Amino acid sequence: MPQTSAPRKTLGRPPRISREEVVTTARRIVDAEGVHRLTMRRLATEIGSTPMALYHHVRNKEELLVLLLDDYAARTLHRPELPAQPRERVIAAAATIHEALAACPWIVEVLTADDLMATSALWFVEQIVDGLIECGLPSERAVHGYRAIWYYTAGEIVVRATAGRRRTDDTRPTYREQVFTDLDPTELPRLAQVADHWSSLTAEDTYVDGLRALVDGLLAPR
Amino acid sequence: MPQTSAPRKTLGRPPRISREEVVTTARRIVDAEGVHRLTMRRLATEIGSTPMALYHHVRNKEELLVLLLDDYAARTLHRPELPAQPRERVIAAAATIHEALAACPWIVEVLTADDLMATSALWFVEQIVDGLIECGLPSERAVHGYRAIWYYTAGEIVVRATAGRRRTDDTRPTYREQVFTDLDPTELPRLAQVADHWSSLTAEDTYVDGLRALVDGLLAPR
DNA sequence: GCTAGTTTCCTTACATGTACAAAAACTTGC
DNA sequence: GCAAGTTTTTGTACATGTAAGGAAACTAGC
Repeated sequence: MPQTSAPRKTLGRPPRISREEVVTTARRIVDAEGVHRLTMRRLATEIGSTPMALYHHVRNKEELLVLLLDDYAARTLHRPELPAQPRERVIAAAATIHEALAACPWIVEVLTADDLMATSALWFVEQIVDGLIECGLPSERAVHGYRAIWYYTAGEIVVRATAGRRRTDDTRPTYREQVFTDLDPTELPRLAQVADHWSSLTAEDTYVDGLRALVDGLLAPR
Repeated sequence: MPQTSAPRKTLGRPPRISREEVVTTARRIVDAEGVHRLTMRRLATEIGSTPMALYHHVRNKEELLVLLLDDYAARTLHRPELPAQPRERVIAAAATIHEALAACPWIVEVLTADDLMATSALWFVEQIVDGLIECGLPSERAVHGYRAIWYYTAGEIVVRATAGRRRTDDTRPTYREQVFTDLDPTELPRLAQVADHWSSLTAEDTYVDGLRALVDGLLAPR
């Protein structure tokens, strides 16, 4: 008995699993036990298949993670009320994306995508580009501005997340930390001056401040 | 016969390899054949030892890469003449770091460090923090400013590099690319408007423009 | 029904990072 | 010289992503 009552039209062996099923199951594993528990084998047995079968629905694990990111975005990235003033709209849109991504630690391994091209995130990109244009930028500079915002945003998340991961992995001080403790005040006076507060200063969340500065700078007359 | 003529003072079995030797050999492999050829086994045989012996001199492969990055920085990051004007000095220092890192594609896997704390790079950090302070920022805001610059810089390199890698890996279009080709112009008018030029626009190198905007914004009166 | 073609799936195999435990090569105190 | 302690090295073992090739389950044409 065929899968459906209607006669099949597609050629070849009928699939027993779908890309959607793969992504959904992967999501369940990640949500329940964290991304480090998501292995291709685990996913395969969970889905009642074999590891290599997955590779017919997903190019590789990295693509699977990208799909998970899009899935996550589609579920959690709801369009908020944005300010009418275009500059504030740019900032609010970027901050919303940032907030959603920052709340989702496993994203880091994917964030290095060249853009946030999930369909559900495109609306935010639109808002940012549109806001920049309404503020007077020509469209090419608006696109460049969006990219700068994206670099800044992705960089912030990736840097913070991996720094945190390195810290929890091991308690021994990195030699980098050591480097910072014995500074030569005559050679590097400013750093020596702030050395004591460095770690607390870098622990602060200043994403929005930096974002605001960047947008201000992008919009300032040349 | 002991290693040196002088009597040894250290306890335990004398080491046959050193961290320095590990890093140097790793560098040779990376320089000659690329980072993807650097495996712990390969490195071990090259050095005349066993894989697990390396782990007494290096915490794991990630730390080895960090060490490679510092080594690279120490060799190639020479202090240039910087402009006297503090704002331009900030930009020049950041651009110099960026240039060095961008020329070194394998760096990507490490860049997610929370800072660029190589001893040889600290001078650049000093220049940036000092420039921001000389422009009138209080020291805490200068540190935050440096971090924003670092986020932006690291993000740019990581995003660009992985985007490039994905592209060369496979010729098939990503589904992300597909997403961008069929846009609804009524829903996302700005994106539809620039869709044709998107890839060429994002291919342009606008790092310094964005950096300048960010610094301008950081220094603008609140 | 039979053959060819197509798509999906499974089996096997390999390279890699690294955990774990034991052995090896030392120093120190007796 | 010997026992205890310390550090480095080695051998073995496992989990992981995924390449390669073939088997399985279909449709289309005869």
